[in-house]
Amino acid sequence: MRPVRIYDTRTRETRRLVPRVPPKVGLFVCGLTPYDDAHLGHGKLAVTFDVVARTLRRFGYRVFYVQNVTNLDDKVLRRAGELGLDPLTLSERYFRGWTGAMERLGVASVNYYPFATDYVPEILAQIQALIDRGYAYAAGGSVYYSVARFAPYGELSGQRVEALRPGARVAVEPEKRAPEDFVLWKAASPGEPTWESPWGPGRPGWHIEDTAITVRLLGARYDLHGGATDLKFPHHEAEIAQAEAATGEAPLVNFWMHAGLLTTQGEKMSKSIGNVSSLSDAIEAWGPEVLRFYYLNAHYRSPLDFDPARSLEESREAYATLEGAARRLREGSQASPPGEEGLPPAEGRAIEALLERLDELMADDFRTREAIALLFEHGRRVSEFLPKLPALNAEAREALAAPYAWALEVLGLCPVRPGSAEGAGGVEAALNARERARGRGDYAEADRIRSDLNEGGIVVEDGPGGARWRRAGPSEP
RNA sequence: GCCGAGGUGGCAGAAUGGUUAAUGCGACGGACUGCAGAUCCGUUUCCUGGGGGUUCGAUUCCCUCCCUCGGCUCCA
Repeated sequence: MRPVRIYDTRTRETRRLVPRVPPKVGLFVCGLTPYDDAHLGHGKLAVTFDVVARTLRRFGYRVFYVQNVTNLDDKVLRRAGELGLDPLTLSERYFRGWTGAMERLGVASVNYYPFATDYVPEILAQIQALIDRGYAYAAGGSVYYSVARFAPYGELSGQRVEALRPGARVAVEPEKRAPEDFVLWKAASPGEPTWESPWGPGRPGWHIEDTAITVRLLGARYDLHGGATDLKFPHHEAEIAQAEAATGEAPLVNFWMHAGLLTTQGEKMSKSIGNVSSLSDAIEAWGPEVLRFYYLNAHYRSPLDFDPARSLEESREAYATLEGAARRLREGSQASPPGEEGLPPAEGRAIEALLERLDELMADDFRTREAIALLFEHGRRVSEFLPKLPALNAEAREALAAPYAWALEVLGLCPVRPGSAEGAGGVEAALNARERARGRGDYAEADRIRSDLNEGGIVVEDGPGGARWRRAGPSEP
């Protein structure tokens, strides 16, 4: 296991990850409430922790990555009411949409998506434990957490309860003993799915599901908790209060990792604001790698401002440069059998050093932007060797390709796409016809053939070795 | 009001107590091309919010102010 340093929000320091049970690492990421389509902000979070999991696995950690699904809450209920659907059917449908988008985005690192409503027994037990220990009280068929009873409350976010502004966003429930208390169990309302409980029929509060699930799946203490910064308070604060009070063990997690928000025109991208861009649409229009590149082109903790008019346009251009070098290397290697020459020793060493540096960057709180910068620099090396490629032996070719294999494994960029042979004969024939037209100076005909190919999604690039072609990416004109 | 995160070139966005502050996009010039594109080379010399302080040296550390965003118990 390579040592990895991670920034922890709670202690506000970057320190080495020491798994509680090496080489296992428990990773929990919250924030999936399937009541509508995923947007670009969700994509950023998903790619962030996908890369965290990929990196740790590369370094020899056995990551168990859990992402919970809040399949029943106020928003699900409201939306279901609007659409006239059963709430659990609605959330199931949007969850499928979510996993479909994740699959296309290349996010395959999540081991398990537990549904909140499958953990009602655990939730009831945890609430009971909190009541027994004096941290919670029943009132009017609901159960509330008594924040005043938990001394470390506010440690994660730096908030002092006295300084809060009650009712800033959410109306204060009159049954609460104190405005900062939060609901663990919600008394049943007509028409809602409900479960029996010692306090009457009802359903789980939002915060409790996470800790009921994590205590069950990851233990009373675990390694990494991820989420976006907007959940730091109150949600993550509540998780600490619940779990540590219920189990008597602390700290709940060793590292609180908070990803910067995706904003757009200076505002958080959010359904309530209504400024969302659909994740699925963006994947469709730009391709998954352009999106991943966009997200990873900044540090995960930084806020990222999405400009619909240019952000992905710019990422597409940049990614095309990065991926183009990888592709030309691959195609060039396929086009000629390996030769006899090795790489100059200095170059071989430089690539070794590059690979080591890439791992070092990731091991230092996941510095993806700098890793990408190094991959661009490697692209220039590849360009330099491209003309000499036919003479290079297999080992040299592999060394040149190694950084791209790294990029694929860790960042999910520069995948090897098997060149589709389908229709290739027709393209070759068209290119030959175009060459003949060019040969006799009939440029009108040559350009017509080229634009026909463009229409068919084939990009023609004339180079020193003659015309080459490739299939256009999803968003290339 | 309080808590948190930010403010770096035309734009996006890294990093660092110390020679020219990455990388990319864009722009411009050149090579190659019938043209375009791709690629390569070069240029884009005075870019670190304001003001103090510590230091031989601050963009980095400290104080203060301004601005933006997030949160304040349903928001990834």
